[in-house]
Amino acid sequence: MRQIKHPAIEQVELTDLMYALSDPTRLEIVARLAAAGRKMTCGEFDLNRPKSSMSHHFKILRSAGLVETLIEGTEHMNALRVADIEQKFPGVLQSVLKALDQA
Amino acid sequence: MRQIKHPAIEQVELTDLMYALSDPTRLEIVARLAAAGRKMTCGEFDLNRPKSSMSHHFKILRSAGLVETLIEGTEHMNALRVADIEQKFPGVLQSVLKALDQA
DNA sequence: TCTATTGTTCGAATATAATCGAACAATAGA
DNA sequence: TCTATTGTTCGATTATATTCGAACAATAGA
Repeated sequence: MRQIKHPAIEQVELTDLMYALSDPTRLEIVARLAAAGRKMTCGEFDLNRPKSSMSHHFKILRSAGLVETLIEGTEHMNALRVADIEQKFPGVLQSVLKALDQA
Repeated sequence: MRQIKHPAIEQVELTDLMYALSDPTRLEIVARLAAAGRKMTCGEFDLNRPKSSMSHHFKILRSAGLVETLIEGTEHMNALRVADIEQKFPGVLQSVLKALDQA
């Protein structure tokens, strides 16, 4: 079963993380993943964007180390790499999620 | 004495903040301001960039609510709006600064 | 093997950002 | 008033990002 490659958390730069989080669509994806607390397929987000656009944003989230995508059958299951990000950038993701919550 | 206008912290969006912090030059400016713990002139940073480029980055830092610029004579004194950002986005700037520290 | 489902990749168009020299503005001080 | 200092603004160039339709790839299930 083919799987997508992800960066090791050590090689993720802070600028990559900030950049990934600077787009409203991607922030929304991150917020929903966090709120759901489970793996979600790309299709589940329903953000009124064509799939090529969604795929683009997921690619950037993956390259920033924020999202891990596991292929299960024809579906791509996406999960936040909460522990990895927390280890590499303690507090950053948590506080961003908190800010998203009350927005 | 003319002064530069800054956004009220309430109207700063999280995406603005993330975007401002996604550029290496701007992160460096923020890191130095935090490390210095005092107001600094644009010229003090000495990042080997023309002043028009530096001015551009400061403009973005200001629009993100991160930096406050006070004009004193011919100098523009820049300070991090630590308290404002902390109030609006608790923990975000602190954790980013911590991540910058050990990088 | 054929088809439907789920995403990715490609390519092109549009939009946004970074960069930097040159001109400009405000002020301090001679 | 003249000059030096400090940044900003302007304008043009180059580089990156976003967007989306269309074509493609992998898999499940009939």
